[in-house]
Amino acid sequence: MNATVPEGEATVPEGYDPHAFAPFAVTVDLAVFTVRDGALQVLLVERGQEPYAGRWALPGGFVLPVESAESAAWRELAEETGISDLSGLHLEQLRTYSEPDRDPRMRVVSVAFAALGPDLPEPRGGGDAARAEWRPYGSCGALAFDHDMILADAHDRIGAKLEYSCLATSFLSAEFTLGELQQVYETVWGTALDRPNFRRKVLATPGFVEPVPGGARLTGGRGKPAALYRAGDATALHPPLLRPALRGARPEGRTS
Amino acid sequence: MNATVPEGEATVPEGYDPHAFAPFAVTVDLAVFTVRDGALQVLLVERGQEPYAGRWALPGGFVLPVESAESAAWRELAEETGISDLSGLHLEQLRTYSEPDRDPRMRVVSVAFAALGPDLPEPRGGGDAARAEWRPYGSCGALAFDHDMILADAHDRIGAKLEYSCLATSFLSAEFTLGELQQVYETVWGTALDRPNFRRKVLATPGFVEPVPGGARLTGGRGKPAALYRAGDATALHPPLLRPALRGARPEGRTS
DNA sequence: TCAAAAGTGTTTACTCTACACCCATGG
DNA sequence: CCATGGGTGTAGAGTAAACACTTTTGA
Repeated sequence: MNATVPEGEATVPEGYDPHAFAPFAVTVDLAVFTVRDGALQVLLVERGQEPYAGRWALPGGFVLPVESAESAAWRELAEETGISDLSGLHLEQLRTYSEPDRDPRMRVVSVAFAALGPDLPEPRGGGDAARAEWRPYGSCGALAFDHDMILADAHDRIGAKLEYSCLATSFLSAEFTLGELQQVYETVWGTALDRPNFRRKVLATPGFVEPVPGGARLTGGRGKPAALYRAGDATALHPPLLRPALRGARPEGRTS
Repeated sequence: MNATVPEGEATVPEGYDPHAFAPFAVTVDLAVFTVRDGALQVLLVERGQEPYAGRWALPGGFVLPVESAESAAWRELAEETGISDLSGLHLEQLRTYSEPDRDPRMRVVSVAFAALGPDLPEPRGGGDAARAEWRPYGSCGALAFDHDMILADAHDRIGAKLEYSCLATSFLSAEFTLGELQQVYETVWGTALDRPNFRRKVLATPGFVEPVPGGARLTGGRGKPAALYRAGDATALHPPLLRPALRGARPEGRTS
């Protein structure tokens, strides 16, 4: 980084006083997804101040001087959702948005993250004046700043990662049925999958899921009780679980 | 982002004077790859100043107040390589590195990029005092700052993207043979591929490559003259071209 | 006894792999 | 005429899609 700045040029000078030449604020923005009521939902907050007062936005906040962007993301996530135990949650860096005019007030560079969690509770508002809510993905157009783009990028990334990683289990609680796992795929991708083939594929991938010992089953549903599984220790999916509709034409994500 | 900072908490205050609360410098770091002499090479610069004086580092520099990280990356790329025509070059954001202590002098957040180009000329040093050179990947351990990690992440990403994108043509000049394309895969992945099968796979993917009109062939080699191809208009590869060695066990990249 | 959801089996088509083989050129 | 790299053909294994079918529960 940094000290490779050409010395002979009139760029930013090398120095040790940050306030003299660092007109950047660094923030994190979070696209937090969950599956509730069979729909993909996103955590949004309502802005209480200008600019974009009254508009929905992604949760986020400033990176503090002593923490990394990752730490800031985890901290904000805890604050915004009000959940103390974030252990089952998946958080990953998406990309950084740095257009000079993305915030009308000042130069803000934002590191965006995508997060996934099992059916999370109603957010408690995080001490923030404005509301925080789960909103169905797709029903929340015209977000503040460039958050529409961030949210779309995050959705692209999640959908793509379901194909070749075991990420889907992050949407579910510790024990789940294969039907629930299939619903995650169908919800995120917006396509129907063949149940027998889905089942075979998942079970054929070592380490994707493992049966709960004792042959536990989920009772209470309308049909035959389903066997319960946990997430295995695998992280990647080989071969990948490709989206049926996309065979032959996958759209290129902005980030990846 | 940003304005979702909880008002009641003692975090960074909301305000309009950047210098009052933005102790961040933002830089870009570039992992520039090329294939020369049948080997994967990386552009490195030698640092002339402390810290890490005399050590090799990735090229990069400060993001200026009026430009995005992407613009800064393109600008630095032009400066460091000394090439005026960067049109055939591929540049993509990798991820952002923001550990508080990654630069001993001050708080520096760096947006890392991966770049690929056809056999590029010797760098001219870019007006920088220190040297700039192509170095074989793998023979350049112990870089300055966290650049070892950035370089490894970039290599992981490139290797993974070759599987499911048409990225490989970015390593080649406008017209190339299928043998050269195969060499790119073999060089980056470090594995041998079956020529007949590679050929079929590439030609079976619509838009990956298209023959140069007129049936042009590359003469001068030792064997049969090879047909010339150009990059097509496709951007994704379906189905993917999987690494032979990895079937069944793909390591998880840090970023993706 | 019917609907709904879980779970199994089977057929067919396709794709991938490995390897054998021919072609054109330079030395 | 032989080494070298380009290019084609093909048999068998493996994989995936489609769909018929059985099982077990709640209403």
